[in-house]
Amino acid sequence: MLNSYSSADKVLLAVDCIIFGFDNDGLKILLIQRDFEPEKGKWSLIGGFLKRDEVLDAAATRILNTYTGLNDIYMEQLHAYSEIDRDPVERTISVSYFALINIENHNAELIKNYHAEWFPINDAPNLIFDHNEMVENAIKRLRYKTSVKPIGFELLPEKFTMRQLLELYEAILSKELDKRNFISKINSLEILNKLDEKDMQSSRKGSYLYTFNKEKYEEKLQNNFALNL
Amino acid sequence: MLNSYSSADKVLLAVDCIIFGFDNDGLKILLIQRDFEPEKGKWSLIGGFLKRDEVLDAAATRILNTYTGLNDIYMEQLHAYSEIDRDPVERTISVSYFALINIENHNAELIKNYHAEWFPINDAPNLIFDHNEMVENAIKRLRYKTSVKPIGFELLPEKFTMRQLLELYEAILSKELDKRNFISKINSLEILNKLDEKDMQSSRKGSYLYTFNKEKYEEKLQNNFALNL
DNA sequence: AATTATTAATGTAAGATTTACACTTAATTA
DNA sequence: TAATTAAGTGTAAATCTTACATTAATAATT
Repeated sequence: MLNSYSSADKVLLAVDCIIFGFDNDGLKILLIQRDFEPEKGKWSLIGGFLKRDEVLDAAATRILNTYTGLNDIYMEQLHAYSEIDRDPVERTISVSYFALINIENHNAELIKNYHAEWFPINDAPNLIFDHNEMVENAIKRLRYKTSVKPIGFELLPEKFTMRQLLELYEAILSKELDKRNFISKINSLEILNKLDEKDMQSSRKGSYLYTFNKEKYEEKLQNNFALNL
Repeated sequence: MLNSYSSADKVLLAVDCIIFGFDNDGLKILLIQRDFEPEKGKWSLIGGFLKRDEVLDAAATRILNTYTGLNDIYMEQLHAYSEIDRDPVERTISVSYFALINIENHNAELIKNYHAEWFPINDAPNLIFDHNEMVENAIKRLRYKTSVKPIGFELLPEKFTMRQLLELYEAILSKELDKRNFISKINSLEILNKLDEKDMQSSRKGSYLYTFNKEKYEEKLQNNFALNL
């Protein structure tokens, strides 16, 4: 029995993660300042190499965990980038992943030690290699996914207000949404629990907090809802 | 300056193509009977290995051309598959591509020589490795893409009737569509040219032939139309 | 030559969804 | 207690989607 396809060329496989977060200032991505050549000192996506006995999803998870300390994060494979000289050191094909994290949960110290930093998606530095393109494509995918599955919730804290949810969707879609219409569309999905508790930070009146109801969501998902915002 | 990431592991990168075609019998995929071990004699997607100085898109194009003789074909990268033992011979990561071809144009002899064959998507043999999964995902993507861009035209001959177009969409979406509603939705896109010529094969009355108008399509595409069938 | 058979072509009304829009409420602060 | 601030709420018009049936054109048959 054959044990190698001997004539074929082998290549390096990298994984680069587009990590989205959301806070009061809007939608952000986590970038890292490279501390090795080439392009040392420049900003880059967080990435690493695939190991011999590792599946791509596992590599993405490992890399995310290394730099943020987080586990159980929503991640999705996006695209394989293969331009010949995309990495000047050595032929490297990179598979991009996007991750959605609750910006409050990550390990701030870890990030700092790695010279990583959050940047607003509309005000991020220029990135090395083809990473700008990777980010652009990730934003497109995030927009699309948002209209098909309520993955936006991954970006919010456990308890959130309608306003936060609205602002998140506005940031993702980068357009203004009508408050009343938004609320009734979200409510019609029946995947939120309205709590008896109010958030008093944002206003005098206070606004009700909600949680995301995973069970109801899973139930609904069979029937494939679309969210037309 | 560094010239290798020496500690990282290298892997084989394959490309597998899900090639869709359409004729009077419906939507089909092109499969090949493997003539080498492992799994010799079993059915498989058409694939090959990425070469050292080749971009993934080029590899997909090369592979498609080798087996069908076709050039200038609509292809799109889908997903990277990386299960450790997906190929029992050697660790191989495979990137899947889907292609849409006009089934009448391909080189029938070439296909025959390679022991390739068209199968209806609902009546295809079991495939090697993870190729069944690849096909399933490709069908999902084809369905989605169809609702967003009129890529279905790639599958039709240059001149086609409304009935053919309807049947193509029915095959892709695997549901019945209302003829009158379908026609008015397609017409509202304003991307077809109605010819003065009729196809007399299908009926006594004859049905008008249409061509796809690329310029009008490109024009419209800016405004991102959705086709809700 | 007339009749029959076959598929193509065409429009409308009802129902569903989406959009646009403004006032009242609750609580804090001055 | 008056003023301020953001929260919370409903409806009517417009648009889009759906369901549905008859006539038209031609070839084949008698």
